Amino acid sequence: MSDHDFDEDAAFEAASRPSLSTQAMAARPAPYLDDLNPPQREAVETLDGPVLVLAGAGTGKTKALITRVVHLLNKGRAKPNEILVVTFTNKAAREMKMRIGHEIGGAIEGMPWLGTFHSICVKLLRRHAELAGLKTTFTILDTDDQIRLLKQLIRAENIDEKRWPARMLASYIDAWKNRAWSPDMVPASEAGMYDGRGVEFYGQYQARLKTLNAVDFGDLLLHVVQIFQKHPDVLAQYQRWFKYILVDEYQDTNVAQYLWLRLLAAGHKNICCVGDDDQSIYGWRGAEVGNILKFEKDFPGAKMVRLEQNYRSTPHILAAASAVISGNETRLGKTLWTDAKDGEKVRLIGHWDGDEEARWIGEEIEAYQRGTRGLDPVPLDGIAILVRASFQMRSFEDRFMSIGIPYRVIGGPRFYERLEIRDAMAYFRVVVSPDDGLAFERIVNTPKRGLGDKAQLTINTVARDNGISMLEAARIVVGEKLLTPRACNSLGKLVDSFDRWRSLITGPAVLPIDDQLDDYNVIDEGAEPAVEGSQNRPADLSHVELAEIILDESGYTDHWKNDKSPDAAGRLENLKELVKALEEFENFQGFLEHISLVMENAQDDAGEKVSIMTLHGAKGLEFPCVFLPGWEDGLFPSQRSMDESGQKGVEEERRLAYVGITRAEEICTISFAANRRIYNQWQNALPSRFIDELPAEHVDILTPPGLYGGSFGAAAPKDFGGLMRGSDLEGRVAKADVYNSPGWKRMQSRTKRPHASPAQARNMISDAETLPDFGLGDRVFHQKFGYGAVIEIDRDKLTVLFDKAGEKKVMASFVTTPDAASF
DNA sequence: GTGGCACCAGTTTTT
DNA sequence: CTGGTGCCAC
Repeated sequence: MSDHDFDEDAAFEAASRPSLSTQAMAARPAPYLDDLNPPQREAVETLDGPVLVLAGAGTGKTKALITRVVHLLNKGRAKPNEILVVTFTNKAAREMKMRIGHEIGGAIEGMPWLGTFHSICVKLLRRHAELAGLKTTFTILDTDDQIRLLKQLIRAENIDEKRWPARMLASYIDAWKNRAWSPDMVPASEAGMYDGRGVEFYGQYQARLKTLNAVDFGDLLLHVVQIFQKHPDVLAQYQRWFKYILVDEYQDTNVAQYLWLRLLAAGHKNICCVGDDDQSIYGWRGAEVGNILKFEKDFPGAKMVRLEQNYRSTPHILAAASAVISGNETRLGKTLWTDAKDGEKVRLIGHWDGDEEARWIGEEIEAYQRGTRGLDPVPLDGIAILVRASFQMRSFEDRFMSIGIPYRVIGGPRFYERLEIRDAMAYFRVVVSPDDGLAFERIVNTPKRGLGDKAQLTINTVARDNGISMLEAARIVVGEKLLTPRACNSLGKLVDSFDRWRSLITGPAVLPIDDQLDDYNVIDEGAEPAVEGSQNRPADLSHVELAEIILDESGYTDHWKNDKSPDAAGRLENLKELVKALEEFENFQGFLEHISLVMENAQDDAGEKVSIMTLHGAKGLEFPCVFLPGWEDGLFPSQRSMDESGQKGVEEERRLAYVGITRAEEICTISFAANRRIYNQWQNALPSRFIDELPAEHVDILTPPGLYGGSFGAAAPKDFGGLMRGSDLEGRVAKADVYNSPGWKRMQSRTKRPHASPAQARNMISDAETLPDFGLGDRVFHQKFGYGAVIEIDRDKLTVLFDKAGEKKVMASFVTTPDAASF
């Protein structure tokens, strides 16, 4: 083992007493340090011992992290494969890899241990699977499989699924795993969960996973932590190996991740965590703000570095964000500052209702785009609308669609989570690994093959009784004629198909071991998992072609072609996309492994568009111009958050507000509406309590004079929201007055002015040449509203009577002629 | 086994 | 008002 050469004492001496070699290393130029401000430099140059970098929003945290890696390499402190860098998202990992590669001139081939917690754990777990009672070929289940599995268990126990839904059980199990509790470790205080049977089911579930040779997301960490705990020798290897550990977004770690880090860092103790307690917004998913708050206790002798110079936002925006977040009790505290010029104050405006709010924001965007207001035109890419909950997006989509503002929704249902994609992948999974029972179950009757509960139960029983896979069981069921002739015939065909498809697979039948593992093999050469049976076949048929064959022959594409629902065309489109995505991979295995961990959306980056996303989705992003609509109590802060988590909930919501405001570089506009239609019911709401917390001296109230009354805007800086909302009867009267005031009405009529000049309209249709001509009565297809017929044409604006959605005005550029998407 | 109807819930979601 | 689920007749 090569790291045997590594003598810890010698290293320690080298670090504390400048030897000739360290002097020589130190003499190497480090131009990258010149770009850093003093605290950033400290974060980069404090190489030994635990370091916590508290990095406020926009203070160059990623830059510090990257430079630290570069510095470690440049100083010769560690080889690239001895540095562990953990991020939460694939995106962050990718970006970091790219930027490090850029910094060091791409001279070093990647960093094998830079990745997400989960991807690194997969690597570790594949290596040591047997210590967790698994085979190295274990599959990773997604939430869908997880739920289906739990449902089976629940059904077997005759439990009322209405009262005790599988989802609920899943969330308990998830929460326990996040805390690194295996079934035997769940404390008594939690034993009452799920009708007192949660822990019991958790145990059953884990056992079932083991027999399926499968893990869920939570297991990836749980298993690795437990391997480390139970096998000190294994842990010791890694502790020696990872000389430096860097963690991004530390405020988002859960207990399992924290334990994982603490175990690994116990050796060299060179752990550097970067994060911002004020941006911890994933508590509901198990993230523990406590991890970052108690860092100094957990890692004695830790150095804390604060990055407080903000390079993103104007002072007004920063001041507003700081004021809001200062309302939180439990925080380490930072004082953000900036060199930037004043800029515009944070803008605040109240609306009558949600539609009005959407209309107003639409007009604002048009104005910014045109560059009125004496500002340079803001490109649409520089504008974002950040909402608390995704259902708020709809009103903006509707509005933008009808006035023709191109937009893109970020987040939302993810590509690989779509029904048709899951189905298609289930087919691939069975072909690749015939013992993937969950995948088989998923598609055995999709499309309909007349194989319902009865058939599936029979197959299941045979499989379980004989300890064989579902596919093999199906074979026996057919052979023994355990079902009706009809069903047997149908099932037989399916089994034959799978045999045929499987015989068409080219390349190794077993997941090829990631070549990045080679770097790891240095540690322990003994246990190289054998790549068995790589029966290479002539590559006359690519996996991409095979995928098409599978989807065709299985009848799955026809299933959607015959489907009359409006989204069938889109689903076929997605299937095409899936096949295209396959091209990027050498084989099915690589593809399946990839997407089990990388569930992100391919972003349609074509064209300039306004971004619409949730506040959660916006973390880490920045925009010159940000709109923050829907600041109403109950919506934001969300009622549920407050009900479920009380003060803690409000604090997390407040951090969300902080995240939202700090996304803005130049212009930040906060708005609220007095009335909002939710589930088609009108509800009135009071302005968010966070509005009261905005510092008046940094806020412009945009409502026309007269609306709030003269004394209102100028006076009571801390209280303009309070006056509007009113905590007593008088306050409420005042509020009613506000909405009836002449100013309010004036504002309403002002916002109804016509807009969208022809010039703009042209601008909005980027691909005007390719626009098909529509005539009255033409059938059209719209991404969101489905199919419909054109009933009115006004230049580039169409009025369409949609089959499902009813009459809508849409821009011609948003609809297409419905050519049945062929596959 | 399938399709239709009634019922219910309905935030945020890096992996 | 949705969409998703479960139950019950064909």
